[in-house]
Amino acid sequence: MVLKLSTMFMRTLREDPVEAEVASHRLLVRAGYIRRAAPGIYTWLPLGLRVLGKVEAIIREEMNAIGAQEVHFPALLPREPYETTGRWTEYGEGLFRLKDRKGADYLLAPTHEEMFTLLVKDLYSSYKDLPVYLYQIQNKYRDEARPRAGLLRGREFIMKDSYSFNIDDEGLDEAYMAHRGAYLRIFERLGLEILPVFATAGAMGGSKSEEFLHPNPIGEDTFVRSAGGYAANVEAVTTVVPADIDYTDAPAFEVKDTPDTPTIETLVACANEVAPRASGAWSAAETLKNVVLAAKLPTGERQLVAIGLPGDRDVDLKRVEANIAAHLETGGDVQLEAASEDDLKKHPTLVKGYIGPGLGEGKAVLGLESASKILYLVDPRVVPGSTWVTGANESGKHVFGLVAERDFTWDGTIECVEVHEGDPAPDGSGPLVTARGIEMGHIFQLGRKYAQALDCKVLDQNGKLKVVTMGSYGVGVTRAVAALAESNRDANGLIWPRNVAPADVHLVVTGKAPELFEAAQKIADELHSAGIEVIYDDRLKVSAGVKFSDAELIGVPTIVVIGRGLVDGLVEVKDRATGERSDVSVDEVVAQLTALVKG
RNA sequence: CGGGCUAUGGCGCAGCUUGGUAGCGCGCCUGACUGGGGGUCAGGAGGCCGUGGGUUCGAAUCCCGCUAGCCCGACCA
Repeated sequence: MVLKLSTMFMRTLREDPVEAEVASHRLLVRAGYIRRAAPGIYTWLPLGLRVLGKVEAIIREEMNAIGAQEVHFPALLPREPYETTGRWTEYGEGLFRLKDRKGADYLLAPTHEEMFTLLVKDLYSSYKDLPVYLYQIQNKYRDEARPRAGLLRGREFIMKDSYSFNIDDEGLDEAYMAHRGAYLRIFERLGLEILPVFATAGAMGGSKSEEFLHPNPIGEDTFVRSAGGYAANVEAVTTVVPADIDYTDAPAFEVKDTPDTPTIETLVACANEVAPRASGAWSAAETLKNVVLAAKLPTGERQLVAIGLPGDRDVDLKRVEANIAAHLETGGDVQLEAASEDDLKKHPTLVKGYIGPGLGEGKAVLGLESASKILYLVDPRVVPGSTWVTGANESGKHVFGLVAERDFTWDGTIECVEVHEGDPAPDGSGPLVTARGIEMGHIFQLGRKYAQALDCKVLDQNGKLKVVTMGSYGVGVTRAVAALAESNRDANGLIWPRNVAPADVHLVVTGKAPELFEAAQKIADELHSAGIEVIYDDRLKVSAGVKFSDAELIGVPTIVVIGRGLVDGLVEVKDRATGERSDVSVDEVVAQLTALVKG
């Protein structure tokens, strides 16, 4: 069907909608693709729906190509499965909850791990049934505290989520790699630049995880990359660990008075006064800062954790949260915050501003060996033999020349400090630079967490029940439309890549002579017969300027103008992206456009 | 959840300081002209000024409460 603008249900806006800050949001509203229905919730107009459909079609094709099968779950789900996995409460306020007339609890699904797991448990019971990959393209609901940027972070959004079910870890690896490949092909076909970055599996408890980021300054994810090709989410960056240092000849430590030095800045200034040295001024990097955090455990308890790090760095709470589970007996999902005054009061050995690991053997104040039994984790830069200026656990005093391992010990190392530009990449591929990205997809190996919780087991070759292992893989579909709009536009409007454009050709007729409209209609019909999708601006009393502006705003890749050249048998073909235009004979235009679109 | 801002025809805004019968641009309708870059002229339709209370002879305007929205931050497979 030829889409006629005279009757298409849409309206372009001359002015920017005031609520839209980011370009993709502004343009999608202005060009008549979407309308806001409520904060973070959008209505799709015919034009938008066409783009959305094309994105979905590409995703379907690539998912089907790796043998995944499409299913469709309800978005409205009962409480029970989410209660079983603990997510009914864990999800907190982010979950849309509602009650039916009997008072039973329901939710609008934020994601569907539970339902997929239960479905496989329901239908399958043997290792012979595996592997199986299932997916759906479906609405998700999350009551975001602050939806933003139009489609980029909505409260209702469309996600393609798939799940793999395997009998063993080798199978899971295979499923993971199959999805990884499919994702790279999907984004390639969408025309979206994508960088797979290492991510933390975090509380999901898997062994491997990657995010597919679309580099863009409005993105909400910070990642780092090196010239040599390393890329990782900041939470997943690993520190380049210096070699251990031989400390057999290191001088003994010395406690010095450093009055009024509760901060690293004041300490460094004071050190240069009370302990000047020939080899140069003291720097913050030589001090050992000890930060006390409070961890809220899954059990509800509050446990103090001390983190030792070079004084020129700050703690990155997200990185600590991502890495701390391994150091806690309880494991699991942990939330961290700075320790309160009350927390510190319970441990009189900790003197705020002058906290140190302790002065030599038997005098530890941090770590499980200490009197206060506070878990003490250090940044990987704190290697055996490294020498530090740090708190002496006494107000107004610091210790100089405290040697790691000789004078103090710790319970473990943890990635905990903010990653700085210029830090070396862990694979030696050069210094890191930070950048922002939009998370377009995320794949991870879930392992057995959900299968275990929901008792999804099959019989193995030996007739024994075995918990299946799972992977989970998501693509943000509505977000992909937003990212495409964000990255394909100019001052005049959108510029869709051909694969996702709402049509192949935007036909504009200028003037008012009936012959012009007849010729345009004929070309539109012929293009349509040739399998080319056409938007035809057949509006009678609309000026040429308005039609040109609308065509550029809507952003179909090829614009054809039928107007004053027709008397010479010519029409104009314009490339939306480059602005290049050429006159083409009326008789050849259909063939030429067919070659352009299909070729 | 903290901070900032806003709420007046479909959209974008002015009016509020200093209270007195609601205005502009765009869009929409009618007609004429125009017809390759958001054109011109004339005529028109459309508003409980977010909501509740207060002050006042009189409130879009002043005072108090509430609600909603936007932006920044916190949070967010």
